[in-house]
Amino acid sequence: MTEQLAGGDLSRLRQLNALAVVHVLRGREALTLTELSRDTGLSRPSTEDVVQQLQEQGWLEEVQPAPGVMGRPARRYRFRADAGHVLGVDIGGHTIRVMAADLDGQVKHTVRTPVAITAGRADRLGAVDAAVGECLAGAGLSGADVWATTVGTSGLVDASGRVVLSVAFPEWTGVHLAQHVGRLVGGTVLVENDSRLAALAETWRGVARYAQHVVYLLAGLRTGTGLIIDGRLHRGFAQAAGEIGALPELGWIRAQEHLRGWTGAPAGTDPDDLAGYVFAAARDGDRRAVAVVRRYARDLALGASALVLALDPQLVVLGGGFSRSADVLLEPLRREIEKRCVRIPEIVTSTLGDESVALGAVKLSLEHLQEHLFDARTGVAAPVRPGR
Amino acid sequence: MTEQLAGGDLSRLRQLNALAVVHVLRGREALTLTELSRDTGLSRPSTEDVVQQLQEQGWLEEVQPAPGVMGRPARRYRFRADAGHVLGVDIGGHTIRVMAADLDGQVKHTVRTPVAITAGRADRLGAVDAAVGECLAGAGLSGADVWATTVGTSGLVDASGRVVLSVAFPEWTGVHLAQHVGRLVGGTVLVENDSRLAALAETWRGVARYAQHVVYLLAGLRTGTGLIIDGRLHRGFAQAAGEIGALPELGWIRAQEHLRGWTGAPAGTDPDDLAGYVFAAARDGDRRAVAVVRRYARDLALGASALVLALDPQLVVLGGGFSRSADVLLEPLRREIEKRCVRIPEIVTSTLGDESVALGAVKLSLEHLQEHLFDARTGVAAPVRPGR
DNA sequence: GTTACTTTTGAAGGTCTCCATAATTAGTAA
DNA sequence: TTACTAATTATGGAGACCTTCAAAAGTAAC
Repeated sequence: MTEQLAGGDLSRLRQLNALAVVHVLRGREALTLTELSRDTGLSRPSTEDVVQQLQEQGWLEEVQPAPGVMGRPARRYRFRADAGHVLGVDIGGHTIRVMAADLDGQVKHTVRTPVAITAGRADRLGAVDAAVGECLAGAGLSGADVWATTVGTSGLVDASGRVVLSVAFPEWTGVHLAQHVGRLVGGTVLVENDSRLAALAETWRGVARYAQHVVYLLAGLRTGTGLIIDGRLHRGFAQAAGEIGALPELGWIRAQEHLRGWTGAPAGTDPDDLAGYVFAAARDGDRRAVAVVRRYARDLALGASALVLALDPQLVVLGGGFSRSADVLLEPLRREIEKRCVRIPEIVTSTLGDESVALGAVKLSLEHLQEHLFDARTGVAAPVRPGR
Repeated sequence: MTEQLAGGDLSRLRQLNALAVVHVLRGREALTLTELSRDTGLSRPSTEDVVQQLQEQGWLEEVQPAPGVMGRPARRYRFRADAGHVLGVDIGGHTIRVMAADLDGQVKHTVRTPVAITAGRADRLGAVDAAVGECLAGAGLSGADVWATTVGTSGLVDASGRVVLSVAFPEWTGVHLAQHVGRLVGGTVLVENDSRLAALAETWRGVARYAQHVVYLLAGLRTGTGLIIDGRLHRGFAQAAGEIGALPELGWIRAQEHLRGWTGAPAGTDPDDLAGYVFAAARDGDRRAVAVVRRYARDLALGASALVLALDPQLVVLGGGFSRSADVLLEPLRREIEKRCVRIPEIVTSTLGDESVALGAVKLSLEHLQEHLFDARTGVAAPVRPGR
């Protein structure tokens, strides 16, 4: 059933038209009233009315008229993307990354802080606090200027923003991230699984930009997924969607072991770093390494095929740390998926690299604002930080 | 990104308010203007205006005022659900079923025609024609009174309404069902996979009524799925979603064989009827039969677990022919799913029986009309059969 | 049977938002 | 300085909504 509009009085019409103007103007250069009138379908006088109101509210700003044109110079207006800001936080194993962006999604400042993989709960949270503070300062913002924040972390997260289960970092289980980060910034704080955020980033600014149905594979020391269905992030009923790796028959549990068994690396190499040596050897044509990669790809493809068969996505995106070795990994993966699936989706490599989680966090923050600030039900209010 | 409203002039406001009135009135008893005014949030005079317009258009009808109340008797209006009708067609292996329903989804007439499992393409299509004709006649309708029709069939169907691939009936592949049925009725003809329609029916009038995420299992001579995600039927990019049975590792291919191997049935029993004997024997406590059912449940649970882990539904619905034996099948299935999944959804049995596909077809027809007739973008026009 | 009470109906007046059209203004180009 | 161009400003009108109040049509009480 489609979401039903509530109807309403005349002020509602103004709301809708204001929304139309904002929608046309967002993410674009400044426009004249005539252009706005054309793009919104409103008459010129009405457009002027709406624009004036939005300007008084603080959403729009007049900019210098464009010189050198025939006729009377037209006033131009732009959306004040800097009326509010959002934060995206990526809490990874080795790195904490914080991005500040304006309402158009323009990233204003990025902070990248290394953190020991062995760091405990308190140290890691302390590093997050420091990185957030540094990013705010770098962007010239205070915590009160932030309208929404999303935190990405590995593991299962509940709706309240608490880490319910973290396999990679047992000490992480139970951390109430929303509450913790909420001490530092205003507005809502969302917490989301990192694979999902990476998937979201790919649909926003990555290779999946025009796809409505996407399976994102996080291939790295952990294997994870993010599912985009109907253009929206799919979380499931209890935020547990995408955990297909838990099924032993689908190979993701043993996939790593193929790489771990590699003996061609210098003695004393951290098991976590072995993968790089395997991919490098395969790239150089080492037949044993190629075979190992093939076995890894086969197991990765098992789970991926299950997702592809279940969801029939337009696109499969290979991301995560191993996607840097897509030159040797993508082809075997593609072949194995093609063997098993009824309809073969495109299979491509992520281009966003290790910024994808933070970018996805920014995007999720923006989507949250979009729903609460520029929604057809509520219309647009004056630009102030929305409540929690 | 939320679908953006276009804004517009005052007539648009009237559209929205008319829509609000229709929305309040649909599927309910007749209401007075005062009640409508309260439920829509409109003022009394405006409500009266809107109602009068809708009445002139033919959407609303005045009914006798309710007697015996204090004060001046209020006029009452009801939605004219009989302004248009939809059809739901289920083309099964043994049975063709056609339902005619009004705009409220009230089923007006049902026709059930047996057809030989061996019937060829022409015979089967002929039986469909006859059943549709009979159903129309029984409901007192002509083909021109039908505003939308949905046809359910096994196999993969493309967007134009052609059967792309039918494993169960090879002769069925290539049939252009939308075109064929379109000769008999007006309005749009949709064609959809039967498992998906059964799933839709469960969310409409079955056990999944209040769930947004549902995995429907069609367990019978074939094994299939229908996925409801975010309250909507999930088809995938190329209508190929839910084909998880194609992955050998997930057991659905071999699941049937456990039942086929049963030797406790009378000699000469059709292999297709064996299942009933197995379930009956298990019900009577036959230990070999119980073991066979357990093995079948285990393989069914493999594919089901993959779907549950991938999507994290609120609910798993067991439907299809074997759901009649849920008393012996459901518990083993539940146990096997619980072994494998991170979060366990409710697992329940379908209650709609063999009407589910036709009911789902009716529902899909209604949803199609909902989008085209009562949409926030288009508003409500006078009640006439929409074009193709 | 009349009167009082209750609730709906119908009408009037006002406000808001939109539109179309015409007159005015501020630039560029000759 | 004059012509041209295109945006701005002003005016009048229509549609849809609201609030308020008197009239109408019933039931309940006497």
